[in-house]
Amino acid sequence: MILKNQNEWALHCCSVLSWVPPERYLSTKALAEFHDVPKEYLSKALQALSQAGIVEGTLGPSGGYRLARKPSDITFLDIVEAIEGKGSTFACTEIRKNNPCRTAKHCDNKPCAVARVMWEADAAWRNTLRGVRLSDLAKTLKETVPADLLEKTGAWVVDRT
Amino acid sequence: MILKNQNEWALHCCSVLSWVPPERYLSTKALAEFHDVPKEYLSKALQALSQAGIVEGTLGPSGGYRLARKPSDITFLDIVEAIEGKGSTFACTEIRKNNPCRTAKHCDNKPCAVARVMWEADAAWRNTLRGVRLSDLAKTLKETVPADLLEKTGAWVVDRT
DNA sequence: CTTCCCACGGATATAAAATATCCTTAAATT
DNA sequence: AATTTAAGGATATTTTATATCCGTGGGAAG
Repeated sequence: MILKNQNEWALHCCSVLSWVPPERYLSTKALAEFHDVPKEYLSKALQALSQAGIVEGTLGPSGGYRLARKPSDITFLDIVEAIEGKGSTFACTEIRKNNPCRTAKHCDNKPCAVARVMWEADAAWRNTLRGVRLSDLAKTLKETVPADLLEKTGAWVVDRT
Repeated sequence: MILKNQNEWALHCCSVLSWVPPERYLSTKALAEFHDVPKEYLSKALQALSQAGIVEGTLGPSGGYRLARKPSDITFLDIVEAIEGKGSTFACTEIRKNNPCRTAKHCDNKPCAVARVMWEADAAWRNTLRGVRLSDLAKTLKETVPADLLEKTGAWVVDRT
């Protein structure tokens, strides 16, 4: 099991989009060029983000995407679930029902004990992602990325909006 | 991203194997029949568990598998990692290095901030799985599965060893 | 009003991974 | 000697991920 690479793309794109000035947009083309990923495919990820209400797009020249909410209102989970879906990473097929010793009167009032644990782990994963916001990421970047690179990057983005 | 169905199979198989009396074995055939899953493919999962040292197998008639350790010494994580691997569910492709504003002298002393969060979430997932042992599962089953079914199942297993 | 740039979405192609089956080998039991 | 079984290699099938292509229509600018 490995997450789709679109998760990585989407997360980095949202990070970049935090640089976009209010009322302006950054195009898919610019985002694809910035990350050196195929534009058409990246477009699918951005569409998913758009449908999830995380970013909003507009058409025409000077069109593109921008964040639909403040960075402090967007969590990693929002982004990952937009790409990966909200369903659990563990799919219980109710294998326990195949137990040959079961009879018709053995109904299942409780969910499968194995699945419960797996779902709990899934919830722990999601809780961690829910606990980190885009604004937290920006703060971390400010602390770890060289100031000149950060500044140049911001200028690069603004220049393309 | 969805976990392989072999995880479910492996977990349930280990649960069943806790019924096996000392010095005896339960065959792949019996486990496949019990769960109604394809024997040949289940065999691959059991081989993975064997290689991970969670179960041990022996050949010949009356051969099969048994737990290699006490149920209290086997965690959900042990089993899931035997099937799914120990690698993180998030693969960082260092997309940040494609930032066109970067120059040669911009080295990365810190890991990618996005990846760090994703890895943290992965660790939370694993920690939850590490916190549950096969013995805990047995306890839960004792509390939630009808006593007669539990007993019949135990007898079914012992009968096949 | 015309032209161009863009998001959006459908259709399709390709690559990779998961799922599944088949078969051979060698070890243990009877 | 015959049978049962794990182990593991090879291969086939199905599903998912990755990627590309193209048509539509909205919006900006000349």
